[in-house]
Amino acid sequence: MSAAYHHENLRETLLELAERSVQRSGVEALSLRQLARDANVSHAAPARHFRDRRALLDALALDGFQRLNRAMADAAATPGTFDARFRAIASAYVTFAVDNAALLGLMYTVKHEADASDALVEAGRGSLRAAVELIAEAQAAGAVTAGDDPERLALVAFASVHGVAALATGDLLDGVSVAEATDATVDLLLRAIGVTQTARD
Amino acid sequence: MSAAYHHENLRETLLELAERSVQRSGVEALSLRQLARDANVSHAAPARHFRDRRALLDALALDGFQRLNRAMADAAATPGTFDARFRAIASAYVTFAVDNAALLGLMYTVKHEADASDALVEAGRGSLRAAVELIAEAQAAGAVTAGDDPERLALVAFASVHGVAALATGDLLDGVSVAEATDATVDLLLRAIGVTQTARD
DNA sequence: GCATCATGTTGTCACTGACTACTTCCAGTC
DNA sequence: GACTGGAAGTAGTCAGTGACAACATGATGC
Repeated sequence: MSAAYHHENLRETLLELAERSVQRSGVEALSLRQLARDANVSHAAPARHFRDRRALLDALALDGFQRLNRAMADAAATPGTFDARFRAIASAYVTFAVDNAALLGLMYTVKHEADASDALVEAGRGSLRAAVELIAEAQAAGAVTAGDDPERLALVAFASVHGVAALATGDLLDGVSVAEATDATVDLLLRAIGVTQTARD
Repeated sequence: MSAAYHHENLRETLLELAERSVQRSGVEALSLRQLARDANVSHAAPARHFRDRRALLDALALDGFQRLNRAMADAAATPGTFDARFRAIASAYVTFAVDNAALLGLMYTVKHEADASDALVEAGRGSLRAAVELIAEAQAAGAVTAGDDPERLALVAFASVHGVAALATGDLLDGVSVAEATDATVDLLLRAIGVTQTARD
Protein backbone atom coordinates (compact mmCIF):
# COMPACT_ATOMS: atom_id res chain seq x y z
CA MET A 1 0.00 0.00 0.00
CA SER A 2 2.68 2.47 -0.91
CA ALA A 3 0.07 4.56 -2.65
CA ALA A 4 2.00 7.72 -2.04
CA TYR A 5 5.40 6.31 -1.55
CA HIS A 6 7.70 8.75 -3.14
CA HIS A 7 5.82 11.83 -2.33
CA GLU A 8 7.93 14.01 -4.60
CA ASN A 9 7.88 17.06 -2.42
CA LEU A 10 6.85 16.12 1.05
CA ARG A 11 8.73 18.96 2.65
CA GLU A 12 6.81 21.66 0.80
CA THR A 13 3.55 19.83 1.28
CA LEU A 14 4.13 19.63 5.01
CA LEU A 15 5.02 23.30 5.25
CA GLU A 16 1.86 24.29 3.41
CA LEU A 17 -0.34 22.03 5.50
CA ALA A 18 1.37 23.22 8.66
CA GLU A 19 0.81 26.85 7.82
CA ARG A 20 -2.84 26.26 7.11
CA SER A 21 -3.18 24.37 10.37
CA VAL A 22 -1.43 27.07 12.37
CA GLN A 23 -3.64 29.71 10.80
CA ARG A 24 -6.78 27.79 11.64
CA SER A 25 -6.02 26.21 14.98
CA GLY A 26 -2.98 27.94 16.39
CA VAL A 27 0.54 26.77 17.02
CA GLU A 28 -0.24 24.64 20.04
CA ALA A 29 -2.56 22.39 18.12
CA LEU A 30 -0.01 21.55 15.46
CA SER A 31 0.96 17.89 15.52
CA LEU A 32 3.47 16.14 13.30
CA ARG A 33 1.30 13.08 13.46
CA GLN A 34 -1.78 14.88 12.20
CA LEU A 35 0.27 16.57 9.53
CA ALA A 36 1.50 13.21 8.33
CA ARG A 37 -2.07 11.95 8.14
CA ASP A 38 -3.13 15.03 6.20
CA ALA A 39 -0.31 14.42 3.76
CA ASN A 40 -1.24 10.74 3.41
CA VAL A 41 2.08 9.64 4.73
CA SER A 42 3.25 7.53 7.63
CA HIS A 43 3.57 9.24 10.97
CA ALA A 44 7.34 9.13 10.93
CA ALA A 45 7.89 10.28 7.37
CA PRO A 46 8.08 13.97 8.31
CA ALA A 47 11.13 13.22 10.43
CA ARG A 48 13.15 12.92 7.23
CA HIS A 49 12.58 16.60 6.64
CA PHE A 50 12.05 17.96 10.12
CA ARG A 51 13.92 16.41 13.01
CA ASP A 52 11.13 17.39 15.40
CA ARG A 53 8.21 19.72 15.88
CA ARG A 54 10.49 22.58 16.73
CA ALA A 55 12.42 22.25 13.48
CA LEU A 56 9.20 22.44 11.52
CA LEU A 57 8.13 25.55 13.38
CA ASP A 58 11.54 27.10 12.76
CA ALA A 59 11.22 26.46 9.05
CA LEU A 60 7.73 27.89 9.08
CA ALA A 61 8.96 31.02 10.85
CA LEU A 62 11.90 31.44 8.50
CA ASP A 63 9.64 31.16 5.50
CA GLY A 64 7.33 33.72 7.07
CA PHE A 65 10.14 36.22 7.61
CA GLN A 66 11.31 35.81 4.06
CA ARG A 67 7.84 36.49 2.68
CA LEU A 68 7.40 39.46 4.99
CA ASN A 69 10.77 40.92 4.06
CA ARG A 70 10.03 40.52 0.38
CA ALA A 71 6.67 42.25 0.77
CA MET A 72 8.27 45.16 2.62
CA ALA A 73 11.13 45.46 0.18
CA ASP A 74 8.65 45.59 -2.67
CA ALA A 75 6.66 48.28 -0.89
CA ALA A 76 9.77 50.34 -0.21
CA ALA A 77 10.84 50.00 -3.83
CA THR A 78 7.68 51.48 -5.31
CA PRO A 79 8.48 54.90 -6.74
CA GLY A 80 6.89 57.95 -5.16
CA THR A 81 7.24 60.44 -2.34
CA PHE A 82 8.65 59.46 1.02
CA ASP A 83 5.17 59.83 2.40
CA ALA A 84 3.76 57.32 -0.07
CA ARG A 85 6.57 54.84 0.38
CA PHE A 86 6.37 55.09 4.15
CA ARG A 87 2.67 54.46 3.97
CA ALA A 88 3.17 51.54 1.62
CA ILE A 89 5.76 49.87 3.80
CA ALA A 90 3.63 50.27 6.91
CA SER A 91 0.65 48.93 5.09
CA ALA A 92 2.63 45.97 3.81
CA TYR A 93 3.66 45.06 7.33
CA VAL A 94 0.20 45.40 8.79
CA THR A 95 -1.39 43.49 5.94
CA PHE A 96 1.01 40.62 6.36
CA ALA A 97 0.56 40.67 10.12
CA VAL A 98 -3.22 40.58 9.93
CA ASP A 99 -3.34 37.97 7.19
CA ASN A 100 -0.85 35.78 9.02
CA ALA A 101 -1.54 36.57 12.63
CA ALA A 102 -0.73 33.22 14.13
CA LEU A 103 2.30 32.83 11.93
CA LEU A 104 3.65 36.23 12.96
CA GLY A 105 3.25 35.30 16.60
CA LEU A 106 5.16 32.11 15.93
CA MET A 107 7.84 34.05 14.09
CA TYR A 108 8.57 36.31 17.03
CA THR A 109 8.31 33.52 19.57
CA VAL A 110 10.68 31.24 17.73
CA LYS A 111 13.12 33.97 16.83
CA HIS A 112 13.87 35.00 20.35
CA GLU A 113 14.32 31.51 21.66
CA ALA A 114 17.76 30.87 23.05
CA ASP A 115 19.05 28.61 20.30
CA ALA A 116 17.44 30.18 17.26
CA SER A 117 19.40 29.60 14.08
CA ASP A 118 21.47 32.42 12.64
CA ALA A 119 19.43 32.45 9.46
CA LEU A 120 16.28 32.93 11.47
CA VAL A 121 17.68 35.75 13.59
CA GLU A 122 19.05 37.42 10.50
CA ALA A 123 15.75 37.16 8.64
CA GLY A 124 14.02 38.52 11.71
CA ARG A 125 15.95 41.74 11.44
CA GLY A 126 15.06 42.28 7.82
CA SER A 127 11.84 44.19 8.22
CA LEU A 128 13.30 46.58 10.77
CA ARG A 129 16.26 47.18 8.51
CA ALA A 130 13.93 48.11 5.65
CA ALA A 131 12.44 50.81 7.85
CA VAL A 132 15.84 52.14 8.90
CA GLU A 133 17.01 52.37 5.30
CA LEU A 134 13.91 54.19 4.15
CA ILE A 135 14.20 56.76 6.91
CA ALA A 136 17.94 57.26 6.55
CA GLU A 137 17.44 57.80 2.84
CA ALA A 138 14.63 60.27 3.44
CA GLN A 139 16.77 62.09 5.96
CA ALA A 140 19.58 62.41 3.48
CA ALA A 141 17.11 63.78 0.95
CA GLY A 142 15.80 66.27 3.47
CA ALA A 143 12.32 64.83 3.74
CA VAL A 144 12.77 64.08 7.43
CA THR A 145 14.28 66.22 10.15
CA ALA A 146 17.97 65.46 10.21
CA GLY A 147 18.43 65.97 13.91
CA ASP A 148 17.17 62.63 15.09
CA ASP A 149 18.99 59.34 14.88
CA PRO A 150 17.50 57.42 11.93
CA GLU A 151 17.77 54.11 13.73
CA ARG A 152 15.90 55.56 16.66
CA LEU A 153 13.18 57.01 14.45
CA ALA A 154 12.83 53.79 12.52
CA LEU A 155 12.65 51.84 15.74
CA VAL A 156 9.81 53.93 17.07
CA ALA A 157 8.00 53.91 13.75
CA PHE A 158 8.41 50.19 13.44
CA ALA A 159 7.21 49.68 16.98
CA SER A 160 4.11 51.78 16.35
CA VAL A 161 3.21 49.95 13.19
CA HIS A 162 3.83 46.59 14.77
CA GLY A 163 1.64 47.70 17.66
CA VAL A 164 -1.22 48.50 15.31
CA ALA A 165 -0.92 45.04 13.83
CA ALA A 166 -0.86 43.51 17.28
CA LEU A 167 -3.98 45.40 18.30
CA ALA A 168 -5.70 44.40 15.10
CA THR A 169 -5.02 40.73 15.58
CA GLY A 170 -5.79 41.01 19.27
CA ASP A 171 -9.22 42.33 18.38
CA LEU A 172 -8.60 45.50 20.34
CA LEU A 173 -9.34 47.91 17.53
CA ASP A 174 -12.89 48.24 18.73
CA GLY A 175 -14.69 49.02 15.53
CA VAL A 176 -11.88 51.01 13.98
CA SER A 177 -10.82 49.32 10.75
CA VAL A 178 -7.27 48.15 10.31
CA ALA A 179 -6.74 50.57 7.45
CA GLU A 180 -8.02 53.48 9.54
CA ALA A 181 -5.81 52.59 12.47
CA THR A 182 -2.80 52.21 10.21
CA ASP A 183 -3.52 55.52 8.52
CA ALA A 184 -3.96 57.31 11.82
CA THR A 185 -0.68 55.90 13.06
CA VAL A 186 1.17 56.78 9.90
CA ASP A 187 -0.29 60.30 9.98
CA LEU A 188 0.87 60.71 13.52
CA LEU A 189 4.32 59.37 12.78
CA LEU A 190 4.73 61.59 9.75
CA ARG A 191 3.60 64.57 11.75
CA ALA A 192 6.05 63.79 14.53
CA ILE A 193 8.95 62.86 12.32
CA GLY A 194 8.69 66.29 10.81
CA VAL A 195 8.20 65.79 7.13
CA THR A 196 8.32 69.05 5.23
CA GLN A 197 5.06 70.04 3.61
CA THR A 198 6.51 69.92 0.09
CA ALA A 199 7.73 66.38 0.60
CA ARG A 200 4.34 65.27 1.74
CA ASP A 201 2.52 66.32 -1.39
CA MET B 1 2.13 8.64 51.29
CA SER B 2 -0.30 11.49 51.48
CA ALA B 3 2.47 13.71 52.74
CA ALA B 4 0.87 16.71 51.15
CA TYR B 5 -2.65 15.51 51.09
CA HIS B 6 -4.66 18.58 51.76
CA HIS B 7 -2.40 21.03 50.14
CA GLU B 8 -4.18 24.02 51.60
CA ASN B 9 -3.81 26.21 48.60
CA LEU B 10 -2.92 24.10 45.63
CA ARG B 11 -4.55 26.45 43.17
CA GLU B 12 -2.33 29.37 44.07
CA THR B 13 0.72 27.14 44.23
CA LEU B 14 0.01 25.80 40.78
CA LEU B 15 -0.48 29.26 39.35
CA GLU B 16 2.81 30.44 40.79
CA LEU B 17 4.70 27.42 39.58
CA ALA B 18 3.03 27.69 36.18
CA GLU B 19 3.97 31.30 35.82
CA ARG B 20 7.57 30.61 36.71
CA SER B 21 7.61 27.74 34.24
CA VAL B 22 6.11 29.82 31.46
CA GLN B 23 8.60 32.57 32.11
CA ARG B 24 11.50 30.15 31.96
CA SER B 25 10.50 27.67 29.30
CA GLY B 26 7.62 29.17 27.38
CA VAL B 27 3.98 28.26 27.16
CA GLU B 28 4.44 25.21 24.97
CA ALA B 29 6.59 23.46 27.52
CA LEU B 30 4.04 23.81 30.31
CA SER B 31 2.75 20.43 31.43
CA LEU B 32 0.15 19.76 34.07
CA ARG B 33 2.00 16.60 34.95
CA GLN B 34 5.27 18.40 35.60
CA LEU B 35 3.44 21.06 37.53
CA ALA B 36 1.94 18.42 39.76
CA ARG B 37 5.36 16.93 40.40
CA ASP B 38 6.76 20.34 41.23
CA ALA B 39 3.95 20.86 43.71
CA ASN B 40 4.50 17.43 45.27
CA VAL B 41 1.06 16.32 44.35
CA SER B 42 -0.42 13.52 42.27
CA HIS B 43 -0.66 13.99 38.54
CA ALA B 44 -4.41 14.39 38.55
CA ALA B 45 -4.74 16.73 41.49
CA PRO B 46 -4.54 19.88 39.37
CA ALA B 47 -7.73 18.83 37.61
CA ARG B 48 -9.69 19.78 40.72
CA HIS B 49 -8.74 23.38 40.13
CA PHE B 50 -8.21 23.48 36.39
CA ARG B 51 -10.36 21.32 34.16
CA ASP B 52 -7.59 21.16 31.60
CA ARG B 53 -4.42 22.81 30.42
CA ARG B 54 -6.37 25.49 28.68
CA ALA B 55 -8.23 26.45 31.85
CA LEU B 56 -4.95 26.88 33.69
CA LEU B 57 -3.60 29.09 30.91
CA ASP B 58 -6.82 31.12 30.99
CA ALA B 59 -6.44 31.66 34.71
CA LEU B 60 -2.82 32.63 34.24
CA ALA B 61 -3.79 35.14 31.58
CA LEU B 62 -6.60 36.59 33.63
CA ASP B 63 -4.31 37.04 36.58
CA GLY B 64 -1.79 38.70 34.30
CA PHE B 65 -4.34 41.18 32.96
CA GLN B 66 -5.45 42.05 36.46
CA ARG B 67 -1.91 42.76 37.58
CA LEU B 68 -1.21 44.77 34.45
CA ASN B 69 -4.38 46.79 34.82
CA ARG B 70 -3.60 47.51 38.45
CA ALA B 71 -0.09 48.66 37.56
CA MET B 72 -1.42 50.97 34.87
CA ALA B 73 -4.19 52.34 37.06
CA ASP B 74 -1.63 53.10 39.74
CA ALA B 75 0.57 54.86 37.23
CA ALA B 76 -2.32 56.92 35.90
CA ALA B 77 -3.32 57.85 39.42
CA THR B 78 -0.01 59.37 40.40
CA PRO B 79 -0.42 63.13 40.65
CA GLY B 80 1.44 65.34 38.20
CA THR B 81 1.27 66.82 34.74
CA PHE B 82 -0.32 64.98 31.86
CA ASP B 83 3.14 64.50 30.47
CA ALA B 84 4.35 62.79 33.62
CA ARG B 85 1.30 60.61 33.95
CA PHE B 86 1.43 59.63 30.30
CA ARG B 87 5.05 58.70 30.70
CA ALA B 88 4.30 56.75 33.86
CA ILE B 89 1.51 54.75 32.29
CA ALA B 90 3.59 53.93 29.23
CA SER B 91 6.46 52.92 31.42
CA ALA B 92 4.21 50.74 33.54
CA TYR B 93 3.01 48.89 30.49
CA VAL B 94 6.46 48.37 29.04
CA THR B 95 7.90 47.31 32.35
CA PHE B 96 5.21 44.72 32.84
CA ALA B 97 5.57 43.53 29.27
CA VAL B 98 9.32 43.12 29.51
CA ASP B 99 9.24 41.51 32.93
CA ASN B 100 6.49 39.13 31.85
CA ALA B 101 7.17 38.67 28.17
CA ALA B 102 5.97 35.11 27.79
CA LEU B 103 2.97 35.77 29.99
CA LEU B 104 1.96 38.78 27.93
CA GLY B 105 2.14 36.71 24.79
CA LEU B 106 -0.06 34.14 26.42
CA MET B 107 -2.47 36.84 27.54
CA TYR B 108 -3.06 38.11 24.03
CA THR B 109 -3.17 34.66 22.51
CA VAL B 110 -5.70 33.35 24.97
CA LYS B 111 -7.80 36.46 24.95
CA HIS B 112 -8.57 36.42 21.28
CA GLU B 113 -9.41 32.76 21.13
CA ALA B 114 -12.93 32.10 19.97
CA ASP B 115 -14.37 30.97 23.30
CA ALA B 116 -12.52 33.24 25.69
CA SER B 117 -14.44 33.92 28.90
CA ASP B 118 -16.16 37.26 29.35
CA ALA B 119 -14.03 38.07 32.37
CA LEU B 120 -10.91 37.54 30.32
CA VAL B 121 -12.06 39.67 27.40
CA GLU B 122 -13.16 42.36 29.79
CA ALA B 123 -9.87 42.36 31.66
CA GLY B 124 -8.09 42.45 28.33
CA ARG B 125 -9.65 45.79 27.51
CA GLY B 126 -8.60 47.35 30.79
CA SER B 127 -5.22 48.69 29.81
CA LEU B 128 -6.49 50.29 26.62
CA ARG B 129 -9.31 51.89 28.54
CA ALA B 130 -6.85 53.41 30.99
CA ALA B 131 -5.13 55.10 28.07
CA VAL B 132 -8.39 56.38 26.61
CA GLU B 133 -9.44 57.84 29.93
CA LEU B 134 -6.16 59.60 30.48
CA ILE B 135 -6.25 61.18 27.05
CA ALA B 136 -9.90 62.17 27.20
CA GLU B 137 -9.27 63.77 30.55
CA ALA B 138 -6.24 65.64 29.24
CA GLN B 139 -8.22 66.78 26.24
CA ALA B 140 -10.94 68.16 28.47
CA ALA B 141 -8.29 69.98 30.47
CA GLY B 142 -6.79 71.40 27.29
CA ALA B 143 -3.47 69.61 27.54
CA VAL B 144 -4.07 67.77 24.30
CA THR B 145 -5.42 69.09 21.00
CA ALA B 146 -9.19 68.76 21.15
CA GLY B 147 -9.70 68.08 17.49
CA ASP B 148 -8.79 64.42 17.41
CA ASP B 149 -10.91 61.57 18.64
CA PRO B 150 -9.56 60.55 22.05
CA GLU B 151 -10.19 56.87 21.36
CA ARG B 152 -8.26 57.10 18.15
CA LEU B 153 -5.36 58.89 19.83
CA ALA B 154 -5.30 56.42 22.68
CA LEU B 155 -5.39 53.53 20.23
CA VAL B 156 -2.38 54.81 18.36
CA ALA B 157 -0.51 55.62 21.54
CA PHE B 158 -1.29 52.26 23.00
CA ALA B 159 -0.22 50.54 19.82
CA SER B 160 3.08 52.38 19.80
CA VAL B 161 3.84 51.57 23.39
CA HIS B 162 2.86 47.97 22.93
CA GLY B 163 5.09 47.88 19.88
CA VAL B 164 8.07 49.07 21.91
CA ALA B 165 7.44 46.31 24.38
CA ALA B 166 7.17 43.77 21.58
CA LEU B 167 10.44 44.91 20.08
CA ALA B 168 12.10 44.80 23.46
CA THR B 169 11.05 41.25 24.15
CA GLY B 170 11.76 40.28 20.55
CA ASP B 171 15.32 41.47 21.04
CA LEU B 172 15.03 43.90 18.18
CA LEU B 173 16.05 46.98 20.12
CA ASP B 174 19.61 46.51 18.96
CA GLY B 175 21.51 48.08 21.78
CA VAL B 176 18.96 50.75 22.57
CA SER B 177 17.80 50.29 26.15
CA VAL B 178 14.16 49.68 26.87
CA ALA B 179 13.91 52.93 28.80
CA GLU B 180 15.44 54.88 25.94
CA ALA B 181 13.12 53.35 23.39
CA THR B 182 10.12 54.02 25.60
CA ASP B 183 11.20 57.60 26.18
CA ALA B 184 11.77 58.19 22.49
CA THR B 185 8.35 56.82 21.69
CA VAL B 186 6.65 58.85 24.37
CA ASP B 187 8.46 61.98 23.21
CA LEU B 188 7.29 61.38 19.69
CA LEU B 189 3.75 60.71 20.78
CA LEU B 190 3.60 63.81 22.96
CA ARG B 191 5.00 65.86 20.13
CA ALA B 192 2.43 64.52 17.69
CA ILE B 193 -0.49 64.65 20.05
CA GLY B 194 0.16 68.33 20.42
CA VAL B 195 0.67 68.93 24.10
CA THR B 196 0.93 72.61 24.87
CA GLN B 197 4.31 73.71 26.09
CA THR B 198 3.01 74.81 29.48
CA ALA B 199 1.46 71.45 30.12
CA ARG B 200 4.69 69.70 29.33
CA ASP B 201 6.73 71.54 31.98
C1' DG C 1 -21.80 11.33 65.36
C1' DC C 2 -22.80 11.34 60.96
C1' DA C 3 -23.80 12.83 56.11
C1' DT C 4 -21.82 15.82 52.76
C1' DC C 5 -18.62 17.60 49.85
C1' DA C 6 -14.38 19.67 48.45
C1' DT C 7 -9.90 18.04 47.73
C1' DG C 8 -7.03 14.78 47.24
C1' DT C 9 -5.42 9.58 45.42
C1' DT C 10 -4.61 5.66 42.09
C1' DG C 11 -5.36 3.46 37.69
C1' DT C 12 -6.22 3.54 32.89
C1' DC C 13 -6.89 5.23 28.15
C1' DA C 14 -5.66 7.13 23.66
C1' DC C 15 -2.48 10.23 21.58
C1' DT C 16 2.00 12.38 20.82
C1' DG C 17 6.96 12.90 19.70
C1' DA C 18 11.18 10.44 19.34
C1' DC C 19 13.75 6.48 18.30
C1' DT C 20 15.38 2.14 15.88
C1' DA C 21 15.24 -1.20 12.49
C1' DC C 22 13.25 -2.39 8.15
C1' DT C 23 11.91 -1.81 3.08
C1' DT C 24 11.61 0.35 -1.42
C1' DC C 25 13.11 3.13 -5.10
C1' DC C 26 16.58 5.52 -7.83
C1' DA C 27 21.06 6.74 -9.84
C1' DG C 28 25.60 5.72 -10.85
C1' DT C 29 29.33 2.21 -11.85
C1' DC C 30 31.69 -1.64 -13.72
C1' DG D 1 22.37 -5.48 -17.26
C1' DA D 2 23.57 -6.89 -12.31
C1' DC D 3 25.52 -4.50 -8.04
C1' DT D 4 25.80 -1.09 -4.67
C1' DG D 5 24.85 2.80 -1.75
C1' DG D 6 22.04 6.48 -0.38
C1' DA D 7 17.67 8.86 -0.08
C1' DA D 8 12.90 8.54 1.26
C1' DG D 9 9.40 6.09 3.16
C1' DT D 10 7.41 2.21 6.53
C1' DA D 11 6.42 -0.27 10.89
C1' DG D 12 6.91 -0.95 15.72
C1' DT D 13 8.01 0.57 20.24
C1' DC D 14 8.77 3.67 24.19
C1' DA D 15 8.08 7.19 27.69
C1' DG D 16 5.50 11.31 28.54
C1' DT D 17 1.03 13.73 28.32
C1' DG D 18 -3.91 15.11 29.02
C1' DA D 19 -8.27 13.36 30.20
C1' DC D 20 -11.18 10.56 32.69
C1' DA D 21 -13.25 7.29 36.19
C1' DA D 22 -13.44 5.27 40.64
C1' DC D 23 -12.00 5.63 45.17
C1' DA D 24 -9.99 7.77 49.75
C1' DT D 25 -9.55 11.42 53.10
C1' DG D 26 -10.72 14.87 56.13
C1' DA D 27 -13.11 19.33 57.28
C1' DT D 28 -17.64 21.26 58.11
C1' DG D 29 -22.45 21.80 59.48
C1' DC D 30 -26.54 19.87 61.30
